[in-house]
Amino acid sequence: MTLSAALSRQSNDASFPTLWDELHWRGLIHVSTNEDELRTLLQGDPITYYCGFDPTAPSLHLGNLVQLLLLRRLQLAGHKPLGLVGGSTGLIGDPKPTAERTLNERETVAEWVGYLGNQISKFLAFEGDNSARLVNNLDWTAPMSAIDFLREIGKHFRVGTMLKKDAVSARLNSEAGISYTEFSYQVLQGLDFLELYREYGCVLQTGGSDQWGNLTSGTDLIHKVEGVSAHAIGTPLITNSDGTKFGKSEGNAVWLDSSLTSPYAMYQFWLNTLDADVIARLKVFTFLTREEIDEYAAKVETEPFKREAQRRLAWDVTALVHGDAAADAVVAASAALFGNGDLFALDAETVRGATQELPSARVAAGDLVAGALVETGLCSSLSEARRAIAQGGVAVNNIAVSDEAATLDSATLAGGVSVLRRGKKTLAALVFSA
RNA sequence: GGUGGAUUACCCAAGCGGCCAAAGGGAUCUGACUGUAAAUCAGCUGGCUUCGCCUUCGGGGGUUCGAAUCCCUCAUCCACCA
Repeated sequence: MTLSAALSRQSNDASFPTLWDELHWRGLIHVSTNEDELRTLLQGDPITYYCGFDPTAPSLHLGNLVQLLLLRRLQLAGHKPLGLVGGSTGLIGDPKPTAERTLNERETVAEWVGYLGNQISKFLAFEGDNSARLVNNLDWTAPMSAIDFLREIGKHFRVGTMLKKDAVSARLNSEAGISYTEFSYQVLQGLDFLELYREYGCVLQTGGSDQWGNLTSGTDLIHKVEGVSAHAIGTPLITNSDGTKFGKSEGNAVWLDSSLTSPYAMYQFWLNTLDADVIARLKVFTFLTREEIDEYAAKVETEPFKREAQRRLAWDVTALVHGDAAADAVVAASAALFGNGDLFALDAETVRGATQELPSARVAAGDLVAGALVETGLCSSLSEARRAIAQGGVAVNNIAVSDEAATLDSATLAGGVSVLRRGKKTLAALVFSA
């Protein structure tokens, strides 16, 4: 397997005395086991470490990308990553703070395990002395009997300790309560870490800080059973400075799978990063050096309207996830669609390239504009579409539509396509059939 | 096992027989300003064949001319008692 362009460009910043210092500077460490020991451990001989991803959806999302990039940074420092997909833990479900999860079908979970494995592989190097390895926790939990599990693993867990974990106590204090199934989740994750320690000498687990209880469940178990101090790093929850949730675009998660979130949508998501957040995002989501990021920070201060930091962030992450060519294509599309120029002046090739990136629908002259809004997914119902038009937020080829009963005319852009716009930045392509 | 309380739209939360498609707040969305920002201000926010009609107030059944509001029952959660 050869490295992708994005992967081969990556490196850690040599200006930091240690990797640990760089991780701190990037804001990737929220909690951890003993800091001094970790710093030393990471500077020493290569270690094996892991991070798990549960198949709760057919794709990973931006929150998972933080973990993938942390795995990669550690790999670049010479350590050996294990990417774990939760074939078994995905069948159980870790306790969400608010409510019990609905169990997914076994077949569905198995399918998602495959998708996630493929995605994880794109972000790690599978060559060289410290090549990555994919593991599935179903491989060691499926053969284990309930009796073995309770005798060999369960005996090491005290219920008092388990009840004190935030994830569990939050649920016990909520009206939702918690099932025995989800209560057991931390034991399964602890078992994973122990298994990976025994099989691969894995001594470090990374994860989101909301997983801290599950991470320490593993370090505690290894300490009890093997008498060894294993480590854990919890990354911070990424938050937006305006209080909204990070990683949501129009209420939906931003997925790494291009069929769920298009490269264009991915690029637009990052381009719209707040000034107040963009530097922190560059630190976490790109491999730019401290020096380069400092330069962007200065530009955000002096000429924020140019949004150079946002552009760089958007290109880098889009290229990382979807490849350089896709990133270049969506930059061109964005320039065409948001440029100040007349859309009608664009040549057919440019129009085709730009509109290809957008959600689209097949229409005919005479169709209702409101209907087209629904067809393209820009509005979820005709009522909402009419409302959008009434509010003056809809335009076809940048010509405002003011009548709720307006129909599409045949004046398309070059190439027989029209651009439907809702609000300032939600676009779709209308493909006219003869 | 017993008694009492709760369950309302995306979330929180009023309503307690007609004036309820359901107050208020949050969030989303749209407009103005702008940098495809943020903050701020304003407006919208169940659906549809939209001066009207249809489906919603945990599920099901009933009383009534008429129910989110009353009764029965089931489910879930909370509290106290055993």
